[in-house]
Amino acid sequence: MAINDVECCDTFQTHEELLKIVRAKMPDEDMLYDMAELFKVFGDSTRIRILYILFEAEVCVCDLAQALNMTQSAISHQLKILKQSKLVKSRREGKSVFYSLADSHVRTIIAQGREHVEE
Amino acid sequence: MAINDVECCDTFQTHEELLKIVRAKMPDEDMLYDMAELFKVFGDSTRIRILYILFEAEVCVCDLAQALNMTQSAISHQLKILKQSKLVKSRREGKSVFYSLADSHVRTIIAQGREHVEE
DNA sequence: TAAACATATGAACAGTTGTTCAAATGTTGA
DNA sequence: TCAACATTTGAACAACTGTTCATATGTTTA
Repeated sequence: MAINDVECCDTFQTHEELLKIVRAKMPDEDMLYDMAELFKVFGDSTRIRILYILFEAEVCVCDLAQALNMTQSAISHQLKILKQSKLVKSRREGKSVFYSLADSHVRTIIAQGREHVEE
Repeated sequence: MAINDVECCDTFQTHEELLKIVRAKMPDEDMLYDMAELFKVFGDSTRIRILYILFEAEVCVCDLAQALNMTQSAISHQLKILKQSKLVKSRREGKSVFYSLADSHVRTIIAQGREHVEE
């Protein structure tokens, strides 16, 4: 009996195989951490709102603040998080900074999440 | 000038159009909240690990605890969250409870998240 | 029924998160 | 250079989250 076949709920004949598969297919710790960090970014309705606006247009910070009826500071903090995750990019034009989507995965992830919730 | 065209960063000629689009396409508050709640569930590496195991097989709680080297209680708490979000389903067989994926969106969302992080 | 096993649950704790407020930075035009 | 505007940043605070520990619930078998 292999080391990892510790007795557990009387199904331990499958443990060795399971553990083998898990070790082979499980992403490494850094990847798992990065994925969790990414999904945390989607886990806030303010940020989802921002993304929905950016689905339609490239907009400046004060436009976002106004459209979402929130302070410019709160929006700016959230944009920083979205930018750090490389979900949005920014471009300065004079006094204003315009934000837009940086990535096509955003739409897919949001769409799948919405589909799941709608069921 | 429409009520919502408040002056803002000298681009207010586009505000009316933007606000119109946003009102039309933005999901309602409940939907946004539910979507954020769903993504929060993906925003924890323990839960992502659990999902990766369930990609491969239907497993019982103690198998998960063993494969992830965590306490049975911690796993059970996380399974409850995954079940509440309808990402996993469970089936009792004697003393054991077996968990499996409940939904095909899970794979897509995880895959897209991983792709984004890998870039 | 009692003992052993598998799982679920509630309280508690440290750690994290989103907003607000005040202040700093960066940009333009007078 | 100065004033006005747009944005960013840091500290602070309440609210939330994941794990642990102790205990409860559910199931099987002796």
